[in-house]
Amino acid sequence: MTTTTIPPRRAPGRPRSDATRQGILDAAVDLMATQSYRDITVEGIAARAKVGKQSIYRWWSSKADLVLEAYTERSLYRLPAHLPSGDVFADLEGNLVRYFMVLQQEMVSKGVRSLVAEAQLDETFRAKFYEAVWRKRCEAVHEILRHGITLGQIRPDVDIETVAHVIHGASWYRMLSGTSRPFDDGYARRVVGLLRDGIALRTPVAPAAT
Amino acid sequence: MTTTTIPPRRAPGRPRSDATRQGILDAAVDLMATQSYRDITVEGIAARAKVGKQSIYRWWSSKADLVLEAYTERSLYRLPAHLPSGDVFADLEGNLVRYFMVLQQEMVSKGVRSLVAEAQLDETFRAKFYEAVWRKRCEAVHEILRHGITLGQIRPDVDIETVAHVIHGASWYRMLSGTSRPFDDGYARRVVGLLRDGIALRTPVAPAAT
Amino acid sequence: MTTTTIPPRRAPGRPRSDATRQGILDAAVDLMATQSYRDITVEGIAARAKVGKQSIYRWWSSKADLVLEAYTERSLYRLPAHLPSGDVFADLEGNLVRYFMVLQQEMVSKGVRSLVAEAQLDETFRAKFYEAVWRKRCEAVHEILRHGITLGQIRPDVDIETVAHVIHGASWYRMLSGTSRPFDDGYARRVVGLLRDGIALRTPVAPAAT
Amino acid sequence: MTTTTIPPRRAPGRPRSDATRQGILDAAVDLMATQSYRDITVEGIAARAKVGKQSIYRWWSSKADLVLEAYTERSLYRLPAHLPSGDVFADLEGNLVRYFMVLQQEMVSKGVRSLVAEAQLDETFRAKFYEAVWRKRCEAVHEILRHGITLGQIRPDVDIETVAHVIHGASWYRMLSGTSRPFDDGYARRVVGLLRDGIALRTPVAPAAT
DNA sequence: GTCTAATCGAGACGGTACGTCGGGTCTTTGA
DNA sequence: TCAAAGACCCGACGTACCGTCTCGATTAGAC
Repeated sequence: MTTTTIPPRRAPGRPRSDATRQGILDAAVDLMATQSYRDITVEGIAARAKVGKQSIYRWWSSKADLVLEAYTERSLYRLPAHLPSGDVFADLEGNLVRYFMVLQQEMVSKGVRSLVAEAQLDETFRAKFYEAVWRKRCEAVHEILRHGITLGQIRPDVDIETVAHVIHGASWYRMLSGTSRPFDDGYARRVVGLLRDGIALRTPVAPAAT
Repeated sequence: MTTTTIPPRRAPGRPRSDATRQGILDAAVDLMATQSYRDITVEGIAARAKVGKQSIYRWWSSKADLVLEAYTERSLYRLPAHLPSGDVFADLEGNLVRYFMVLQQEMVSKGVRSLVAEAQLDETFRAKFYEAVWRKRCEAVHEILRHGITLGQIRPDVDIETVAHVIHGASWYRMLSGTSRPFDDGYARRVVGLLRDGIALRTPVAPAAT
Repeated sequence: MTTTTIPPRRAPGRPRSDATRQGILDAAVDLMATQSYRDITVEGIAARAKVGKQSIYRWWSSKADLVLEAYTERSLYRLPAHLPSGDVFADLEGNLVRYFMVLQQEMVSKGVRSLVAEAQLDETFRAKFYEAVWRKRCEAVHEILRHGITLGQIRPDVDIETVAHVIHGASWYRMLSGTSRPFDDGYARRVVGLLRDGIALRTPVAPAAT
Repeated sequence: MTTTTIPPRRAPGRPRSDATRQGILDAAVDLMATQSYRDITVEGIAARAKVGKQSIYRWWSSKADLVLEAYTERSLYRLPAHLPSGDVFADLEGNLVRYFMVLQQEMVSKGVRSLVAEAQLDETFRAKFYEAVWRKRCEAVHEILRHGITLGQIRPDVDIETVAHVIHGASWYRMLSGTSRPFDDGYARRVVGLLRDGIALRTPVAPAAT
């Protein structure tokens, strides 16, 4: 039997050069390291990558798109995976602490800020950005919480989506609002602490040692 | 005896026209109603207000500054005050619900988005924006919480600042991240619900050490 | 003895397709019919001829070269030959009138204009253009004049080259300078009329020195 | 009675800077001296004049317009006036010779070529160019011819417009067609010589001393 | 019947200039 | 001094073509 699956026919014409693509992404990341997102221009990226502007516009529709891809491609805010420990709250706290550590790197926070800004001004980009970055983050938290439910440490009726959003929101506010309050481990722990009683399954603590 | 204190001498020259100032703010608000923040230009505002560009730059240093003032001046996100009811959690929930209602008005959310975007790209503006808008919001929450402590409904050791940030963060995330999850009363209530156990003073569960 | 002259060896590889060449020339002529020379691009010609750009550059070095060849190949400004009538001035006038008629066709004048423009901006092309087009035109006039000398109607000491240039120049000026004066039969006749006395051999006005 | 003629009210706003205007024209002329018209760019002119591109586009619609004005303003092909001598043919020859001398300056011929090229590609510019340059030239010839008629040296029924066009055409052809024939005094004289008999009023030479 | 080499369509590539837009400043007249 | 008007310098935008390049596919003669 001969499979008649679509033959993976190459498109006609000169194929896209991956070297060019990588060069552009590199240039974008390099520039993000040295100047403000606002001061970065498509022209500047093209110049640094020694590439025609058209080669950028052919594949990305804007500076924002390009920077988003540069960041995701370069895994600049991918969190290292972590095995569940058995204590959900420790896992949650650990996840949040590691997340904060990533965000504290200047390059990362700068990128996040830039992309959040862009997302506010462009609805389409906002959705794209959420899809590419935040959905994954939320799912990681969901997983921890679901695991906690399985373990009987989390109340099964908890709205895990709300919890995930509250947790991320807490970091967003400290990071983006302009408050002078620190964005650190202590804050991470306090946030988890605040939520603990609201989501923990009260083990029938032995009906009060009366 | 003639006081030599600074005579309330008017500055020389033609005094600043408040009509001009108001006209500019009006023009800015009008434009915010019909086009994206990105598409608004200082030139456009000047044209609509029938004013020279210089008259704008004389009093504001940027589009962002002007829009920020337009919004605060026009009270576009001032929350109506509310008297404490005796039930802190009801107060908290009520505050959050009313806050969400304000943010759901398109004009308001558009302004907040624009200013948040600007704040991400300009550190100075970020601080200014926080000072002008978010500090007040947080203080309102602080007040409610402090009142709750007085009433004995909130644990006195709660870090009220963290609570305020978590609450606001929750709204930020739903509003700004691009998630498709609704930004509504139910969410407001679930957020307060999640925090309740973490901050409520457990009514004297028992004289305990009897 | 074996002649070592270049054996008419075909070059190896796929031979050039004449269909492609004709298709390109056709496309060029078609486009000249519908848009301005300036708006015509190599890319546009390639697209219309369904041909790769390279196939154009392989055989012509520029748009001008291609258009020049399209025009000469398609004989767009070849003048139908005309047998000498016995009256040189009638021949001259006839030649000029027919020449004007050809130049009055819009397609022709458009092509001439385009190529004259190109010729002004590129010295190499100017020479090529002269060689391909104007030299022949001048020679036709030379021939008529030489025939006139033989017939004893033209003074043998006339500088026929100057005459040819004056005749062509007259048409160039009316056609290319932008004057609103008509470029027609009457003008042709007046031009020949003006020159008549200057070049005609005065029939032995008299033995004179009797 | 008070005249109600339009008061020469200045337009509002900052008036156009003549220094800027002259700087732009100077830059254009400078560049014409060192590079080909084709290689000259609006950007290049702006850069050399240390001027924003907009300041060029505000006042000229294209490179061609600007160069035309630079040439006319700088009188680059204005012919020095010449008093009539009494011998029309000498005047005509003199005018043509001086005209050729001007056109032989490289800067001038380069400019004329460029503008003629432009004129072929843009109908509007063609008219503008004719108006600004060639009409005047023709009128100078007309004047000489009319003077000649008054003096009884030129036949009164001569179509002076045709003569002017033939004279100019003769120079156009030599200059623009790409012929290798020289463009010099001799040619000027031969052209006038050719036309002499066609336009001279044959003084009733005393009906032949029979 | 391969093998070799130049052709073909297609379209990406590095460049360069285009003409437009908006920023923020400067220069007028007039109040 | 302020205000309206608008010119000014600047610099980035996104587009259009340039002429070159790199693909897979094709087309012949040479072997």
